[in-house]
Amino acid sequence: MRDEFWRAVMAIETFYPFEEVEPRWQRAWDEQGLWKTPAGAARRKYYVLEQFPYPSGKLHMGHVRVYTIGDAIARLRRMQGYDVLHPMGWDSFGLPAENAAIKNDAQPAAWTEQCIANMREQFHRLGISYDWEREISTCRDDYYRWNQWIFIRMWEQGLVERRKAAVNWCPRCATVLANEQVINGRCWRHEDTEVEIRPLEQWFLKITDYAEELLKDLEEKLGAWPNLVTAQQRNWIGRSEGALVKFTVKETGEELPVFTTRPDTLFGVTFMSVAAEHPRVREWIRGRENEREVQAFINHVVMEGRAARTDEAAEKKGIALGIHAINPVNEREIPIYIANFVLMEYGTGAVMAVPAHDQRDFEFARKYGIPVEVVIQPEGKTLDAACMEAAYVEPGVMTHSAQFDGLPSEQAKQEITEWLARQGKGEKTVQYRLRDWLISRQRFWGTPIPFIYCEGCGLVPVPLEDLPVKLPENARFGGEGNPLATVPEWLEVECERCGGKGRRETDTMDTFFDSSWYYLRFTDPKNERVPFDKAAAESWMPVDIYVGGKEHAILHLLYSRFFTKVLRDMGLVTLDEPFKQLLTQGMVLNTGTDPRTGETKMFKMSKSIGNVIDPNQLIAERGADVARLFILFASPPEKDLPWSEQGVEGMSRFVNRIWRHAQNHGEALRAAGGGDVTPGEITEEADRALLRMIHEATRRVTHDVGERFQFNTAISACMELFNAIGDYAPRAGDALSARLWAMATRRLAVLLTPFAPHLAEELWQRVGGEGLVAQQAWPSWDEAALRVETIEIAVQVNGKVRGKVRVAAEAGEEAVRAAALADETVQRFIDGKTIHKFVYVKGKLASLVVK
RNA sequence: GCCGGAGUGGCGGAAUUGGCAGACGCGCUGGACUCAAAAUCCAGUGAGGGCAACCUCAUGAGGGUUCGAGCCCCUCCUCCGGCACCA
Repeated sequence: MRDEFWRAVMAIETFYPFEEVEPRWQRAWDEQGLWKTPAGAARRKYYVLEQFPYPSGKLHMGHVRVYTIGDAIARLRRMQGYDVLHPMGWDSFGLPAENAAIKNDAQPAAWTEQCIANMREQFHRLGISYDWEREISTCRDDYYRWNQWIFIRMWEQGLVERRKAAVNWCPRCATVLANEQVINGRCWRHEDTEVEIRPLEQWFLKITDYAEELLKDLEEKLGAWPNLVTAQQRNWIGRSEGALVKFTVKETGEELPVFTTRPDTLFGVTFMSVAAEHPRVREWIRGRENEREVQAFINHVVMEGRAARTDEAAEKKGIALGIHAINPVNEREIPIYIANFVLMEYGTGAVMAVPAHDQRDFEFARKYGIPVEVVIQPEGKTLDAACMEAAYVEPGVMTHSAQFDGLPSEQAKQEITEWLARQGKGEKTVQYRLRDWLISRQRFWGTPIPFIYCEGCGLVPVPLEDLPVKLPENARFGGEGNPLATVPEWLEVECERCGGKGRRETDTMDTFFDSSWYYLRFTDPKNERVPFDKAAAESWMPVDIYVGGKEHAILHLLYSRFFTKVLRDMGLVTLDEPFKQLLTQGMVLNTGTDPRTGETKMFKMSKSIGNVIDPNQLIAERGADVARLFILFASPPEKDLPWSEQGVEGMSRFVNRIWRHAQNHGEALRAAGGGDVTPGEITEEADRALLRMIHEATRRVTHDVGERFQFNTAISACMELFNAIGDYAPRAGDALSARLWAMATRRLAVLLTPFAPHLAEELWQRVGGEGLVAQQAWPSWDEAALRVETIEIAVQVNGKVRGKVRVAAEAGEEAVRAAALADETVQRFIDGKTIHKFVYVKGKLASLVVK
């Protein structure tokens, strides 16, 4: 009993009671409405946004990392006097809710709302400063009605197309996927599931209309984005310049255009290859003796599937069709083949083949005994087609190319293209790899596509004033097909136009549609008239800093850029790019053992490896501030974060030490009174050093967080300040000394606020700070306090540091030189030598060159 | 193959962008307190040499520019991420 009592006393004294402290300050912030978005328009604005989560019901460490980063920035900016918009919401449509509904025989809406409530509570426990009055959730009809509104407006602008195409189908998701959602031929959500290609009629958004601008603005407007992301987008858009060349099919006389980036090799074309899916093939082989054989080959290629066909080392296979194309530059007849590597989706689905100067064509030609003809010679060498072992793909000098002989090939590209254009046999064109965004999904839990199939008038958009088309609340899950089709009273409607019988579209939108404009909705989240008010959007946009994972480098970030441009062209906003600066944080890793390979090392936290740390447990055991501090301190935000139990432990120690300082000295510090010490008041060297540390830490935290987003070094600066406070011995009876000590402690509280907001409040209060530390103005630093009277200068002799001299801070070059030459160690190295050169870098070092 | 990163102590990482490499933290070693342990506090901690003042080596490898290079240039190696038969 007695032991327990003392243990309890010890615990109170020694350990920071975060369980009591943290909720108390969270309540204080809430009660005072500290995170409400200011309405004023005159001051500087700052929009901090973190990618909103799918509400799985549970935060994981990756979430904690992004949201802590965003919160640190938001808190700093508020204290710096910005009007800060820092909202949060839920990307709440999507498959997990639907799967849960199937499993539990429930409705996805209720399940989702429960998850949201859980997660909101966890955000709260972390002390993240969101304005919850602006919360949005994409699965609520006050949000998704605007998806439908935007979709119909896009339709009116000709940006929506319903068309039949060979599309990606994930059998596990039981829905089609966008191109961007297929990774190496597999579903982005199901690594082990190969995507099938199915010819289906689907809804597309014409993102390709914006390909050029999306590419151009990467260079011109997104300088503050990581290279990694802009490079990936550039790659994905895949612009290539070339020429469209009109070949003719000899047997039918029809025109057969090809796209090539190498018009300079046009005289070396020895065959043509077309895609197995090429629409003309069936016609060409009809009735020919090889019809069956070719058809069998086509079936074989198509059956192989996209993944196998586009695999790196897949064998090049083809079959001659027995018909011919005529080369427009020299009227030569060349055989047409089907080749398995030719894709129907790129270019025209037909390729002019130049084996001498294209590696694929080379391999293909060698395999099928097709001639190889050199038309470009490398500088100073002569290629012999008969003994070539690989295609020559570099530039060179034109040969066997009629009037173009002798030209450099780069120049010939131009001239041949121009010649073709004059002859009406071709033109300059640009091709993109980017394809239109397939946006329809055969799923229930998404935004219904607001269209009606009328027996009389065909496809009819739902009138804007009839929106939203709400999801029914009584769909049956678990059966075949889309649950939307199980609700007849929802499905069957009267056509607005003719009053005839109509049926609703049962496809819903890709959830990436929802997240493509949510950042705009946050600027005006409750608007019932339009998606967002233009003035509201303009007052907050662009997002000043967007924090999120790089896994969305292409998907979400490309779609959002596209939407911004579309909404701009509709006149809803005047803005070219939504996200001014992008901060892509790394993954959270922990040691674990791969159950498959038996390998033990750092892995991304995952259930299958069993190395997950649960944030709830961490917060319960150590408190939110320790979690926040450790995450920010362990590595810079864009790098992966290796979890370390000992690192967390160390951070707990830091927090406890601060707490003990407040406990042990709180009374003395409060008694010392407020009022900052100015450099002019200082007489003691120790005081000057502490004051310098105060200002130095202020400068570093301001710079590291505010400009570099390097939280690890900012926290280091706080630790150094605290170490200095600990080393400082206030002189008994010396008021200035006491005041300085108190100032240092209060400053520490202020500087810690962005990272450890609860601890900072507690410290602030205990050392007699007034009001809430979260509401303090961010301090500036005084250059005068940073100044020192004497400085140590390193003296180099022939590039090596040989001595150190102490000189007055303002000492001129001559004085430093004299001091340097007088140094004993330096003298040893210059003795008997002549000084050739003397360099003085002010305040840093002196360098002597001797011989 | 192409594009983008990164290689610094036993570990995570610093280095104000060409100026004293290793801040801060973890770990480790020694000491204080304790009957003891934990916690806490103090000191030390890149490697090698020296009693010491000091010296030598050291930022993936090799060259270069410079009074001076972790940082700039060239060649190469390794690792991570993305794209990959795109005509």
